[in-house]
Amino acid sequence: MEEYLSILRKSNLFSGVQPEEISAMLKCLSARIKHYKKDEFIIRSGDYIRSVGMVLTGTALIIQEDFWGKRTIISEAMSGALFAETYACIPSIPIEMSVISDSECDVLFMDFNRILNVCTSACTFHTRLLQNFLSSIARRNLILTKKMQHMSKKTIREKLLSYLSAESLKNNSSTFDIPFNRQQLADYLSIDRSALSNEMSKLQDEGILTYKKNRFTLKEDLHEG
Amino acid sequence: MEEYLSILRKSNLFSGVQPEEISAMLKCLSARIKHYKKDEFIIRSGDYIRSVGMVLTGTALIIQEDFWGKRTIISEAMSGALFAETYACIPSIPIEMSVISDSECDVLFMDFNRILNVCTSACTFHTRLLQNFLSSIARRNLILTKKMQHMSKKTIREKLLSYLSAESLKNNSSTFDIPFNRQQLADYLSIDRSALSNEMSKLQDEGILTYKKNRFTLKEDLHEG
DNA sequence: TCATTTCTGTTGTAATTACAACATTATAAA
DNA sequence: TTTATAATGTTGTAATTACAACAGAAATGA
Repeated sequence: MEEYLSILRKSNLFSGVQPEEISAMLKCLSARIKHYKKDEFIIRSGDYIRSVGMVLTGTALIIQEDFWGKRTIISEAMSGALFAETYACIPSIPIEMSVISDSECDVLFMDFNRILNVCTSACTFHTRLLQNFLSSIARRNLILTKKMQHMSKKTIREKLLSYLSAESLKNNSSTFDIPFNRQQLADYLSIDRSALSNEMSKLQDEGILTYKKNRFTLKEDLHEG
Repeated sequence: MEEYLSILRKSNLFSGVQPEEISAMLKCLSARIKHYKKDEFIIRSGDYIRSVGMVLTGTALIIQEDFWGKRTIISEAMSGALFAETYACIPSIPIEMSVISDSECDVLFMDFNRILNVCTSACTFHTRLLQNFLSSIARRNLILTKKMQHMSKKTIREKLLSYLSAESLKNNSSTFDIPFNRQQLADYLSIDRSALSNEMSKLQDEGILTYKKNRFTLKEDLHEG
């Protein structure tokens, strides 16, 4: 267990917890480590989840299989990343995705109930752990909500402006840098890259915005009507 | 405070908490009630959130304003509904939406830190509260993730099949009822209703599925190639 | 520097979609 | 039952989009 302490210290879940406390907390959480070879099931779709998983070493894939058996990779989990934490919070609903090792993996499992039930005195950092756990779920929530707002628009133009508007507000400035290149932005908004570039050109021609590489400026006055 | 107990008892947050415990817990949570007239700000975009809000009476609107000042209604919160709970979990990030009373409203505010820090002995149901709170955030997470998976598909056909496949798997059956009518389904997937109906017809002609009203059947064999 | 690769913009075409308008079928109400 | 109303299906057209193919710009590395 000790050999993984450096990984745990860097993880978001244990952020702000004193290194020497982590070992104590692992006991309190009934933490256990399992080893997987490549291409093993770590979690099977349909399972009822009571533990939160954290990848210590290696890489795991979160995948989903549709009605016709077609697999989609939802995401990748690497060192320090939690998985199945959403389902652990709702033990009555079976998980609808599978987690599979994409390489040899060491995985840490922690009882969700132990995370929830702050132990009396022993581990002083338990509240911090709970806070980190909540924070990580809330952050994902935020990311999803934001993305959804852009994606629910019908045209590329609306999606793009929705995204840029949000970035502008976040930066408190009409000029700002975005963290995506064109292909990444297109993927994020689920649109075609060339169509995105095209629309950007049009918006620039119409004086609605200007851009150069990843730096954008939105124009306040739309000269409507 | 007592007059709202019947509302609190029905709320998801206090689900499973004995009615007589609720009053005690409200004190422990530093709960306070504020009254709003119609069209007042309950929360302003940019605020740093430390309390979770619950609408007791009336209706509140969660709205967002974009770079050009255009307002969008994100959702409606009615009796028993929480709001701002995601941002309460991430006190370092200012909220990016506003909450406005859509009628006269009574609103309950509870300190997030009090929810998090389970008090020693007084309220035995505190863990249950925390569980409910986590569950509500996790559920939203699930709903968003699922919707995102459908919406990230590029064509109406793919979006629809993604949705129907998920419903089928959830029901463990190739025949299942969906909780939407055509217009609601179109709105959910952000597509045009008539285009949706049209695509459904085509899929039925091609033998990929059959449907009658809200009952769908997916066909296992796709006769590909 | 030059060569290579990656990123971005541009264009044309075929496919997909939104939208409107209307037909048909259910559902509710009288 | 009949009538009114809502929900769903159908069709045509204009707008939007994906996709492919390519050109130019920027970044990278020798």
